[in-house]
Amino acid sequence: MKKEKIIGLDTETTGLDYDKDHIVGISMTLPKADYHCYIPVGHVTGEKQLSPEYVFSSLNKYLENEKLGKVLHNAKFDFHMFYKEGIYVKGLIMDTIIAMKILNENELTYALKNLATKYGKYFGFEDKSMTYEELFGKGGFERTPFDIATVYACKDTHLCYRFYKWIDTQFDRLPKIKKIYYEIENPLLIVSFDMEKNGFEMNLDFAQKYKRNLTVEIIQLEKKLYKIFGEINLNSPTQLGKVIYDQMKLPDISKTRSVDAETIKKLADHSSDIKALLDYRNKKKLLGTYIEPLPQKIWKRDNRLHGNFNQNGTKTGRYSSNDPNLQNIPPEARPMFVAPKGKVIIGKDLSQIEPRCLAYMSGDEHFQHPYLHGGDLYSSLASKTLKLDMKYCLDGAYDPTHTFKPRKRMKTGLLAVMYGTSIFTLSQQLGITLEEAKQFIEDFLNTYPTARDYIQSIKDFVDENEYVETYLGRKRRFIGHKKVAQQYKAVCKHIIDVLGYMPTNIWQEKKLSRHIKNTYWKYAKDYGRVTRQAVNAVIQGSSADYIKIVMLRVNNYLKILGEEYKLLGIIHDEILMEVPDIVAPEVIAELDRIMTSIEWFKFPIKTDTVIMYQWGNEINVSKWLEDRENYNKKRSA
DNA sequence: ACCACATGCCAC
DNA sequence: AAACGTGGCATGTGGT
Ligand SMILES: Nc1nc2c(ncn2[C@H]2C[C@H](O)[C@@H](COP(=O)(O)OP(=O)(O)OP(=O)(O)O)O2)c(=O)[nH]1
Ligand SMILES: [Mn+2]
Repeated sequence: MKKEKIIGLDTETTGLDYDKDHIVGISMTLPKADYHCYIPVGHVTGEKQLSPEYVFSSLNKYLENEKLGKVLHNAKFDFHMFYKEGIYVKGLIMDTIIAMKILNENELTYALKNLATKYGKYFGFEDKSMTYEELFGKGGFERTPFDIATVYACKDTHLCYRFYKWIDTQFDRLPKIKKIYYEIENPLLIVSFDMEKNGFEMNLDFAQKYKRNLTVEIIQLEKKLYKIFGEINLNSPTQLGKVIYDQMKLPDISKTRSVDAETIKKLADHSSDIKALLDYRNKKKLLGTYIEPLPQKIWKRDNRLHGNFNQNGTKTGRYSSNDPNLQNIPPEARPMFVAPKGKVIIGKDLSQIEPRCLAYMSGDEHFQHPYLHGGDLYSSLASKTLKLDMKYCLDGAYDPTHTFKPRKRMKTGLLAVMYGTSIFTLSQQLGITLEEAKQFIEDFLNTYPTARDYIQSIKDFVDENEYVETYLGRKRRFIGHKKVAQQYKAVCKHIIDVLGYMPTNIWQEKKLSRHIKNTYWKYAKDYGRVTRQAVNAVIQGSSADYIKIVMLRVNNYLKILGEEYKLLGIIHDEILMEVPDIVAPEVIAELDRIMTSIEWFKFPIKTDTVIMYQWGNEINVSKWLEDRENYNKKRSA
């Protein structure tokens, strides 16, 4: 081991649960020695094995040695399993899953064996033998005899190492991708691991009481709804559809017998029956998806809730989160998440990040104007378009009738327009007429002509190249799009040849045959979708580039401050941290500096910073700093 | 027990 | 006729 620079590393475990399962064996590939070994520590085959204590304490100095490089396939998993044995693995050189996702985000599977079968011919891997899983199924590795276990475990690390070497050579043709991998994604894996291992403290008392209340309310609503809709399964759209469309004979405005909230709201506008059904759905969702299941996921080991943060969970470069998803907790469920005694949660959210990003990347001076002057485009557009006084359009404010939040509504509207929405969707979303929606889109494109041209240039690029790039060169590929674009443009040209112009509404043109209309729609559908995805990928992906750099720097900074400063989560453009409630104002200022000064983003960035004893209960950071003793005292009471 | 798919809905 | 984007989870339905 002392002679090796980089080793292949893998663990075999009793299962996939970080809390319940544990390591039963460790495999390593030592390339210089051409030595591949498997060290069983928890097999139950009766064969003689070293004690886990001995093995882990002996390996500790190698695994925690930054200088000894490690290559793994799905490193975060093994890091969790080692961590529960007291080992914090250092020296990650490559996670071959993450690297592959950067190289090609469109693989059907990222299982090592499958990738090796597909790309193995390029690096001399032609093993056609079955994997352990294929032969014996998932799990049960602890019951496998040493000789068989050794063969399969060692094959994996050896393959992973050779795959790493191949990927590294591929990187040399792709300098931007290489930089993204080694300067962002690879170090970021440690940040993801840190977040996952940190987890959240939960207020079980709150959860229990909330659960009791919701359960009672749901039972009462069920009783009421059974009288209205009959003794059907209220959760079944099919059964509900039969009642609404066949028995009650309400008009099928969706044309698909949809019973979703938006449709049935229109069906019976102020009907208390519909209100009761929606109320039921709301509470059922809240209870069934958040309040009830989340507390059950708390680890026995540390009494905290841990979810996965998947750093390449999306095709655009954003994170995703699962098991449980910590990126879609609704306001009502947030107070379950709390800061421990003596600590606070800091939330820092980037302001208007994607419009800002589009303004910057397009170079549109008019679009840039509000951001150069500290303005809020969502608020000002809300005020103008919805004809409301500014005080109703500030962040968090309600409209005069107290039924919606104008800024939030306009946020969705503006983003939808940026990403190519139709006047139909926009008028629905904003609650304005089709004419007003049409005007809004035209105003956007005419007020920001350089942004309009930039959006068009992204579409032209993807039509030609079948991929787009973020600011830092992260790619999203659209295989097969060039052909679709050509066919789409050919149909458009044909229509222009027939009519002499391109109609805004194809379907109303009497001169066009049914066949042409259908052909048009076949290609227009794909073409429109891909070009919208392409524009979105550039902006959403560049925002992801930005926040990922922020995360690297914030996590480094928090580590310097000490164990009590933890990164808890990333919600796309918002970072959640847990820090002592005596945190220095200078630290808060430094966090802001880090988050707003990424060198390549040569444009103003603004953040919204809040202090919380329970998530969702937000205290303005300046107010908190002025009066923190009182806040802290009140909290502990 | 599991799977695949559709529907609906939560977040950014 | 119907075209903002990126995700994950619960539930029903039909199937093994
Ligand atoms: N295409 C699209 N993107 C969305 C939508 N909602 C959120 N996003 C993306 C774009 C946002 O800039 C980004 C961050 O979400 P936020 O809720 O933090 O909004 P934003 O930062 O724009 O405004 P803010 O000043 O934080 O209120 O996520 C949406 O409905 N459609
Ligand atoms: Mn934001």
